[in-house]
Amino acid sequence: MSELFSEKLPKSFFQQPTLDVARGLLGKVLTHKTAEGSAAGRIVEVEAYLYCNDPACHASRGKTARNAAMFGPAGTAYVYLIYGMYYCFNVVTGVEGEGEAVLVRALEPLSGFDLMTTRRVTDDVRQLASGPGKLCQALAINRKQDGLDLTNSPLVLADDGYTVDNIITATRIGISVAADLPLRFYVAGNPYVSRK
DNA sequence: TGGCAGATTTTA
DNA sequence: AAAATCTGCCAA
Repeated sequence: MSELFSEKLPKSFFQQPTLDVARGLLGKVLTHKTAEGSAAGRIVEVEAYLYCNDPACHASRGKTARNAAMFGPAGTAYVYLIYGMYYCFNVVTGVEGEGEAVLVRALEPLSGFDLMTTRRVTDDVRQLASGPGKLCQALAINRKQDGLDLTNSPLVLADDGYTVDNIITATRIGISVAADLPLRFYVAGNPYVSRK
């Protein structure tokens, strides 16, 4: 239905200032097409990681093998392994070489429920993608997707016409430095957000 | 319901 | 040793 009018987000979307991309990604649809099939969800929670005065940003300590994708052009995927167990999916934003990004923290499942429940080993829709590690499991995102061009790959972001009316701004989760910065954004009242 | 340990890679 | 996490187990 509305998917008929779904449009892939263009390069120019990602080239906006990072905070605009972060808020703009709320309500957009993330789809991953694999050999097993396709799974998709609507983005309901994100966090911004900035170039200036943000020691929590992985790029702030320079380029390494892990975070190299962050220094690529806006619209690149940055996927890293956290705590030796889970993956986190980011969209690279800002000026190429500076290393800003938006962490996608939660999705409202839209399609590919069978795939997602199998990958997540749960039938609870609320548990499928309501966290950064969970959504990577549900969509089968891992280091193989690191560095992909999100405007030209099986991992796509699209606008299906859905609009978000109320965005809550909060502090980021799971960090101990720059923990007071208001760089987390989520859809008010959405049950798939990782935390209120 | 809330707190904590465990899993395990990357980096400092 | 701590990290942009999640889960299961334990005690109240």
